[in-house]
Amino acid sequence: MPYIQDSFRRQGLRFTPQRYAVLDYLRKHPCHPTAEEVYKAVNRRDPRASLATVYKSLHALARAGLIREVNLAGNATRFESVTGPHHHFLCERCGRLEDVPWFDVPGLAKKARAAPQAVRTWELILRGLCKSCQSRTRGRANWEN
Amino acid sequence: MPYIQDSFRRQGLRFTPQRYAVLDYLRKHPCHPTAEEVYKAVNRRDPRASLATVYKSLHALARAGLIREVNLAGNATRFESVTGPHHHFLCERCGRLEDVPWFDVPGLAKKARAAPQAVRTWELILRGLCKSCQSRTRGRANWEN
DNA sequence: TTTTGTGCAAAAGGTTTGCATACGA
DNA sequence: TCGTATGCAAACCTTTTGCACAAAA
Repeated sequence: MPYIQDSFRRQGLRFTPQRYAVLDYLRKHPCHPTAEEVYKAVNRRDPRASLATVYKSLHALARAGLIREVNLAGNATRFESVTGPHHHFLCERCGRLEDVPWFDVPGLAKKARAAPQAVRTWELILRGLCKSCQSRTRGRANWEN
Repeated sequence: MPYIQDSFRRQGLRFTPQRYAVLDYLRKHPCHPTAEEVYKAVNRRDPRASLATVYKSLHALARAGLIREVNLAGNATRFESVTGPHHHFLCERCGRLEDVPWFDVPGLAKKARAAPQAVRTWELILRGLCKSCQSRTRGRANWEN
């Protein structure tokens, strides 16, 4: 995959081990980790990597369009390496964020064109109970995984 | 409007001046204020009102279903008094959050029923440039209301 | 060699909490 | 009266910043 380096260069970004580690982690962990989680993993690999740099790397990668940040709950921002358009499901009990395969919303493109705003993208947010929270209707939040 | 008091009681919540002030402010300002903004307004009316109480009131009201919190950008949570289902538009330049009249997504109810998750609600998030940001394509963010 | 990125520690938001006191039901 | 809500200040969590040093291009 020599493409990554090119994506970096195309954006005038330098290709550093830290940035690569962050991107690599996100690509291998599509579970929408927080900055803290990315930091812990990257730091385990290279103990010199700092939290501030992870944050800066995440922003740099987002600017370059290589990753995306998702901000739906009130707590920490979550990150994902973009794999094309998709929707999101947010579990109201445990906070788990899941991808939902993309499907087009019929008529929305037309509506968007007619709107007073210049709509560039759209996304559907579904909320409810995730699979594992459905079984434990009266339990506490489950934070595993 | 004696209904508000009832809504409170029905949820086992006490009807306090602070809570009423918070709800009232949100009803009269549908521009999705932050907790800080609500606090400033409420505190102007009653200088004894504290920020902590505003936060607690916002949560109490949300639990009671009288208001809703919206969390789309990475910054402060925004609040709105629910006026029925609607979608949201978020300006990518100035951060302005606008309501978009509700319209049903055809076929989604069926998709939701077939999903592994128990989908309870859904909402569309549109992103792009708001009206005033379109005119100033090269300007800074505009924060006037 | 010239930028740009990194690491550290400190600061800056935004939000929550503990506890004594006040107050609604 | 009883139990919940308030106000205050301190704590907390997440994210950003300033600056000297390191390392890509």
